[in-house]
Amino acid sequence: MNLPPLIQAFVLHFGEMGSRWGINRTVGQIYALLYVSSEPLNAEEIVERLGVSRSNVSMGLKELQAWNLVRLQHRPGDRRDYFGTPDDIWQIVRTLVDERKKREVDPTMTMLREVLMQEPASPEERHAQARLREMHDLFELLTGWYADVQRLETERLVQLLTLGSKVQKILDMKDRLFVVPGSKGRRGGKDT
Amino acid sequence: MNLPPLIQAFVLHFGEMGSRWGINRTVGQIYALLYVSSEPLNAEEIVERLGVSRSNVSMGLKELQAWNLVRLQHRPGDRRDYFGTPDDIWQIVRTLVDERKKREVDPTMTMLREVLMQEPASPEERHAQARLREMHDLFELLTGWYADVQRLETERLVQLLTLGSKVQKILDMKDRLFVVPGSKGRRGGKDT
DNA sequence: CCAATATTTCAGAAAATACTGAAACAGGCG
DNA sequence: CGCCTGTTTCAGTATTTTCTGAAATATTGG
Repeated sequence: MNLPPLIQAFVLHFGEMGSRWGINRTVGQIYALLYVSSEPLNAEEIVERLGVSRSNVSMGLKELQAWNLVRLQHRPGDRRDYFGTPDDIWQIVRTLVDERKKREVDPTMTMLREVLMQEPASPEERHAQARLREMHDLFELLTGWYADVQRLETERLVQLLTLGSKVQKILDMKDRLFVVPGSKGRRGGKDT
Repeated sequence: MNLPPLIQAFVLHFGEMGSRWGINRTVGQIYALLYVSSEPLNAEEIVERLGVSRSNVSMGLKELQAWNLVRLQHRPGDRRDYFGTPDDIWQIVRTLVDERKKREVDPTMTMLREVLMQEPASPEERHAQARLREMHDLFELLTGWYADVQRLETERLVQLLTLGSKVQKILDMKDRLFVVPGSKGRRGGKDT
């Protein structure tokens, strides 16, 4: 591996973390390297810097392309592919979450729905279904929230995240303002 | 594997998903099984139902205990350990996120801070640091939000998630009500 | 303390995953 | 076309991870 120490530390750590999240080490390292590079890199440059085989880099890049995480560029008079990451880190996060949802959450929801359709053949299965229903509803809530939030412009999203649970206080305030005192507070209904 | 079809489908899927998230298949299967079981199970029962070795189950359970994801119980006149999951699925999610944060996010933040302290020895390193700063700030924002939200009671959290980006509309409304018209809208400052 | 039962540890086997070099493939250009 | 440059594929190898059975280590009741 042939990198300035600071960059190497990051690349190694990121590769390590990747493998804890089911992403192969080399893929993690390639992405870390692209992320910190000021210029897009071609495959050969990645090989030199990481010290892995050409074919390994090729497969890693293919994987990253399948995840929509890299931008491919070309230089005039050079027919090699140059790879970079989106400039906006939020874009990276959004893509990452989208793809993971598509690959893991959506199939899980499908499986849960199928299993919930079946007629339970025993009290044991009945109980299991109740549990799976809870999981299904939780996933639905989370993915619904995510779909909603994903549509926000980044600036607004950052505002929301910065507020954190303080939003709660504002909601309370809204309730106090608009709900008849003494009636049960209601939230989540149709607003506009 | 010796399970009712409905439960087996779930257990297999969950084991598969686990391995995509860096959790070993057997551990995923054990947890899925405990999750849908109405009664806590002892190690031997897990062995029978999943058809894996006793020692594998022992290691899996140890792992799950290290993650704080299982509840250990005892039956009177029986000195075997019985394992179950928390009844509240939200509790499971909270624990899961907490532990992953502790194991993966926190060390990453430490690494990022260390690397950001170093003096860049080249323009290349300077650029890398700027990128790492972006990542650091993003992680800080997300973990700050999470810490905030983690403190909410589940009921309130569900309210918030149900609202999704509609919160945004309420914030706008608040701005219109409380900010002098014509001035620049401000958000995220100290409220209350 | 001993016997009986339950659990954990651990070295080696098995399986899964990642990595490599060589060969095949692609496409642009004279 | 035929060559050059660059990319991908793939079978075999290496590495890592998971799993097992046997032995070691608790723990409890008598």
